[in-house]
Amino acid sequence: MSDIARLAGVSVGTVSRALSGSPLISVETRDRIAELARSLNYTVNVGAQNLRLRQNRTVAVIVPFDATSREHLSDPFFLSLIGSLADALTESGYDMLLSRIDAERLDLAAQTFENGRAAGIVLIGQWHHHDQLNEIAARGVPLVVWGAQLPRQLYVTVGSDNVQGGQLAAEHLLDQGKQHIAFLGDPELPEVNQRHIGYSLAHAVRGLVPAPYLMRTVPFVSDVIQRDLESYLQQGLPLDGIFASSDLSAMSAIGALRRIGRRVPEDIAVVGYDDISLAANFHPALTTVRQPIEAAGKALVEALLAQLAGERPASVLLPTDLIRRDSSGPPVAVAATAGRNPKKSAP
Amino acid sequence: MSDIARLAGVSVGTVSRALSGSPLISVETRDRIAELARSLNYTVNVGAQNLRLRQNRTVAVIVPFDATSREHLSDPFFLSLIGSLADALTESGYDMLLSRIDAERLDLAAQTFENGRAAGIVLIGQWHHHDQLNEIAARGVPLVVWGAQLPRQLYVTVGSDNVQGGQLAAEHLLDQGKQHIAFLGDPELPEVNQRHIGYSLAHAVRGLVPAPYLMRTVPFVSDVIQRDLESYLQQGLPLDGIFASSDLSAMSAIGALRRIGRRVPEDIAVVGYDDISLAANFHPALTTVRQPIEAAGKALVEALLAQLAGERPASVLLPTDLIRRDSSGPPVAVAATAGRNPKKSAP
DNA sequence: GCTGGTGATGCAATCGATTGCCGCTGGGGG
DNA sequence: CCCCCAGCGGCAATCGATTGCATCACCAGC
Repeated sequence: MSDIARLAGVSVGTVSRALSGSPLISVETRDRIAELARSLNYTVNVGAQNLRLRQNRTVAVIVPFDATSREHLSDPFFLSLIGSLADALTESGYDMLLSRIDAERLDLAAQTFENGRAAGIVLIGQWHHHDQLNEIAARGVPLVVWGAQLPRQLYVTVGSDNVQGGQLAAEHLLDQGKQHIAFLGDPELPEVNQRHIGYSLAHAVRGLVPAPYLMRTVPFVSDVIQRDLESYLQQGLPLDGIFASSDLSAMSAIGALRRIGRRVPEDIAVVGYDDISLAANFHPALTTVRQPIEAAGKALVEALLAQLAGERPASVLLPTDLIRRDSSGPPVAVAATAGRNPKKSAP
Repeated sequence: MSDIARLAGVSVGTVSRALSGSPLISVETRDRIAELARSLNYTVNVGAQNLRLRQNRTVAVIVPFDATSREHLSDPFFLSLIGSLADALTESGYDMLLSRIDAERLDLAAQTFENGRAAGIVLIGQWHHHDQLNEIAARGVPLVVWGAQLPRQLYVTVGSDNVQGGQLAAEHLLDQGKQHIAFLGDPELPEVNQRHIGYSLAHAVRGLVPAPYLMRTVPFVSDVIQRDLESYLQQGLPLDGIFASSDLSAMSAIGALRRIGRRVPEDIAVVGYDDISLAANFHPALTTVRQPIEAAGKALVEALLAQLAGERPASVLLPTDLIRRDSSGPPVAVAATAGRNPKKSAP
């Protein structure tokens, strides 16, 4: 900046004012300085600016990872969510600082705020770190978490309505006449747990109680799911439907079923969760519960910006939709009348 | 920091030295200050530190987007690459600033460097902005681009060996006895173009020249691919193999073929490119050319850090592997002897 | 008792930008 | 012709941290 000042024959103060469009500076001077800055490829040093103005246009997006499994950032749903966040933040004029943090050291997340790198934090994946998150929020760190609402929660969450989603999925399978619907997922995770509650609710509404063995506590990892399914079927337990708590799990399950020689959806109907972009191109095209990713990114950003503005926004529950495709069998109405009516029309 | 200084009864200078572990400060003072800092949840302000030290531990990762199509960050391959980059950067102690930039204003990418936000830039997706990238590199901005090596290139690229990859894919299809192998992709993009060169090379080695109509210039977008395939087949043009320049395209193509009633791989063998994580779970499991994502992130970071250290690293060409699965038909040896030998063993 | 040495700490300039306050300049009115 | 005021632009403090150099206390040795 002092270079420009020298070249323009003014002081740095004047250059600063000129570049920020202050009306105190005459138009000609302003234009001359702007032109000079352009030709020198000059832009103000954001770090120094932040320091002086005590502001910050950066948001830290943090993705915890499990140090033991050293699992990498790979679930398409989370990756899409990051993409959506990047879009929403760009739109609001914020930059996005993406960090991965050991899930056991989640308190470190607050550091990106405390050391002035970011104005606030978006945390992707609540896992089972409720208490640590509460503690961070209690410290006054602007924080929004993608996940489920829990009792006594001090931080703001944005998430899909997991109970509704789970209920939609299970209802759909029950509507298809399925009676032995397995639930795939780890209920230790709050979101998965709520999906399971929805699943149980759908059963309860019809006066049903799913058999305990239908609850398959498995992580999102592909080969564990496949082994679990194999052993389930080897035990001769009944199965005609699966509600998987993520599309990735659903696809793994379908792969395993196919290998064992079970047909999807004829023998076993499968419903996933997320509606990742590949669900539609999968074979059979995956019936799934859509989480509105686009809206998710926007809602996360909105909730964070509200906090930065000093408000105390409420947690957000985004509506889910059941996307019917092929993996759960033909539409009910057609199935019921298929024998009499040869015309099969798409829903 | 001055708070700590006051509480500890020393000057800020001493606190600074103590926290950075300077041997000039006695151990007791150092411990006392460290303890105080911990209890106050204090961490040094990175912005101020960067300003003073004229350094920076942040790398900007930039994903250009096409303003006309307003396409969002969705290709699983790029998203995985970002994940891999995040891991590699974390490992090297760098933070990652993720930005999306209008592809037409790629010169803005340099700003994240010039305004001091980032020490260097990783650009994901070369598209057809060769000249703009050259200009940025010429300005002295530390820059690494994921993409193909081009003539007269001033910037450093890291990419998979697209010619080799294309050749592997086409050779494999030719080995399967396929004779009408369509190429799906937009050769305007350097990487796709090189894959096409490899494809042509594989034909040339056998004295073949692919018919012009086999070149299907389509973007990565799903429905364009589907329409193109439909019209291709409606014209009665011959087709028994497809080499798609991305897994996403391959999956779209397979979806379209299935809808038209063509079987994969029996009627038409398909090979993709990328080996995204879902390729293995797809049905039929996708034969594809693997780009080593993990190595890619590491190589990008390594090349950038080398530049930051003042070196002038060479561009990197990562080896590709053909991953044989089901979408391209049975392994050759088995296919050739299948009639005589009933034992089918996995390769 | 005075000086030199040594280890520990303080002082103040510095990084790049912003901004309140003050001084300069020129034009119009008395 | 002089004075006053408005409009411009410069000076310098400030944000939070780092670091060369100065300073200080204390001790040993002469």
